[in-house]
Amino acid sequence: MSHLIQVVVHTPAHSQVARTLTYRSELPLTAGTLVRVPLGTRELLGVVWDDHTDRASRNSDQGIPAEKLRSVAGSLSDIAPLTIAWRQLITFAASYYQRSLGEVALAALPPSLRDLNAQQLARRLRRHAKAADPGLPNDSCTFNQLSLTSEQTLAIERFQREDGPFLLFGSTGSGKTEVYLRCVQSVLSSNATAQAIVMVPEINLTPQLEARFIARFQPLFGDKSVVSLHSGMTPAQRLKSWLGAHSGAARIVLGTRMTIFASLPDLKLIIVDEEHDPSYKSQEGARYSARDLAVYRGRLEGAKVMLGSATPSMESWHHSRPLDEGGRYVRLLMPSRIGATGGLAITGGALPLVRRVDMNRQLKGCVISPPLLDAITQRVARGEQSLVFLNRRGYAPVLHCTDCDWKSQCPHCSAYQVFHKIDRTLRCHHCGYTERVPRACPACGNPDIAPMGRGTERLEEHLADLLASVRRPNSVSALQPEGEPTCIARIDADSTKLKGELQARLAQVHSGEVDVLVGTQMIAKGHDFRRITLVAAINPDGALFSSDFRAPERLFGLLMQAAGRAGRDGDISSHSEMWLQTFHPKHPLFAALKRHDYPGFAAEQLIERKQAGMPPFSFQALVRAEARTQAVAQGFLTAASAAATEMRDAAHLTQNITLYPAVPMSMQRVANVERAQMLIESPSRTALQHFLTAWQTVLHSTRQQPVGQGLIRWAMDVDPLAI
DNA sequence: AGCACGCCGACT
DNA sequence: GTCGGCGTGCTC
Repeated sequence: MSHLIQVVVHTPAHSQVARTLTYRSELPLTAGTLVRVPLGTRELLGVVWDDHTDRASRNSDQGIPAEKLRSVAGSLSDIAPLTIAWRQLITFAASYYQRSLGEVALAALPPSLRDLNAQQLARRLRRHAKAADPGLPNDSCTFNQLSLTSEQTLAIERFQREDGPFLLFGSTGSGKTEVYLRCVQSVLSSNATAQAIVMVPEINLTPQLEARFIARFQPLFGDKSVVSLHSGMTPAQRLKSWLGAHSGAARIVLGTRMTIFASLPDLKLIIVDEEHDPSYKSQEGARYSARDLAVYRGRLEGAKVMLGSATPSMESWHHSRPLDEGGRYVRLLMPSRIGATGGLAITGGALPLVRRVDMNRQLKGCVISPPLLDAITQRVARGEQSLVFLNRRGYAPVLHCTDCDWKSQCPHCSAYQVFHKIDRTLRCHHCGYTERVPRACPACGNPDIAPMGRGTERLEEHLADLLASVRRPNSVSALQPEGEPTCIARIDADSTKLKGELQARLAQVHSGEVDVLVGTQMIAKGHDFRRITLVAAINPDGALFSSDFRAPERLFGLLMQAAGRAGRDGDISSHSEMWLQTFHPKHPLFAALKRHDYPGFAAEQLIERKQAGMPPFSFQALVRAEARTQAVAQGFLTAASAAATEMRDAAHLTQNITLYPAVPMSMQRVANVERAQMLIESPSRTALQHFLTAWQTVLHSTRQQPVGQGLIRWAMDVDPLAI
């Protein structure tokens, strides 16, 4: 007598094997059990799924006679079955983001479980079990709890009193991390098995967060109590952390967006730091939003959820409007910067003064305006640090022939190749195609080809030029009568490619060795710089008139975050400045920034969004198609769009749904592939969901038809961030 | 998604 | 004469 069980495996969202597959098993396996099953010639990891065979309509083994079903090859009985809550989270995510169950479920498990064969895995698990003696709290170490500001105290009290979800709206430097620590502490102390997830947007930010959580919680809960999960870890480390979380040994799981899918048997709190950050939205595979899933998972498992930001997403800000206006989140306010010196927590650290330089009044082609240069020079002379931003890496975005107008167009993409002077290359930042810089114009032979525009490399060079004669005060070790030359460093994706290079550069800044730091937005995020008193955005105008309706929101967040890098120590915050070089000094975005007025900015944005019927007042999905030619990509989308009206129950399903025409993507061609997209919009999230689910079938069948010939791939993006 | 099977070009 | 390109087709 054998049992029939339902199993999900890593199979794509269509074909005949998208749903659960039926296997035979000698033993009755409970849902959530990890199993190895044969599929074709392979043996795959699968998860036993809930049995819906009593619902005849969902029977996935229809048509396959029972004697032809294959048997499970074995179960991973050392690992406890995944909980019903975890399976529900996966089920929801798969259906909401229009992917197969198996794809989402298997992507959520550590890769070693999938890739290792039975013996290798057994060995790993044994080793882990041996090491899994309960790490004892070493209460010898006592930490001195910093005193809290009244704002922090109020936020924590409200967190303890209410259910949430919470939006912690706190300025940079208002002490959000301390609030997270206390909230975690309060939830974990009142329940001996309770667990918490703490998410950050980027891998780079996990080490410093991890250090703070370890310092605070290992003494309380033992040395196995804090684990991390992110894609930078080795498969073995990830397995170890995952098992720690899954077994309940780890009380706190820190990590990037993937952490939202970790298995935690007693999850009681989820914290999403910098919740507005676009990194929480996955951009490949199942395009999920870890922040949105956090809110869903919290409700599902009865865990509290706290989103934190100084510049929340319009979505979260809107959801946290007052209750009587329909708000669903509890807004916790921490507007003041901590002016702490010597560990004394008082509010009153000043936010930097924002200064706008009207570039219309500067000389044409001017890069660093004289007043800004003067301000930087003064800082160097005083031994203070400056941070200069430019969102463009490389030396110059284009190389240009002054004679015949040739430009360094990438042969494979609709983009220019960027000039990198350091290694004399032209590089396409979209497909990676790299060439040596030509000696003369490839089109007309003119030797006079010139860089156009500027990137961080050129800015670094330019600043070195401008500051060549400026001296910084002597350090103790090197005595020179006139002071030392200015030290300029650059941090961007190019200068930090090698492992550990970023940490090394940051250490250089922290030690005070660097006077001026040039970089892209990667230096705006999270890193605590103590002695910086000037932050300058060289050319922030690009996003003001962008076709992307979220561009202003992103720019405001970025500049606010950048401004927050300045003067984090109370004693220097009083003369910290944020400089903006702009051709639109009167723009309301900059005016709001000058007032440090996020609520004012958000209110304006939300009015515009409401009038235009854009998120959060409508819901969107995007279908992207790729093909050798634009005509094929668009043709596929257009045909699928037309076929939507022929669906069963189409009249009902397309009610409240707007299908926009297929258009080329803004980055139309990448690596010789033409890309097109189509926007679907609805004022109702449910209506959009129902439509997408039904339409999915249409898209698949359209691909099988003549119009689908030549299509390379297509993908659905629900709640897309960029359009 | 993998991985097989299957039919046409440049290498030992 | 083989190795290998990636075009269909199948997997409980």
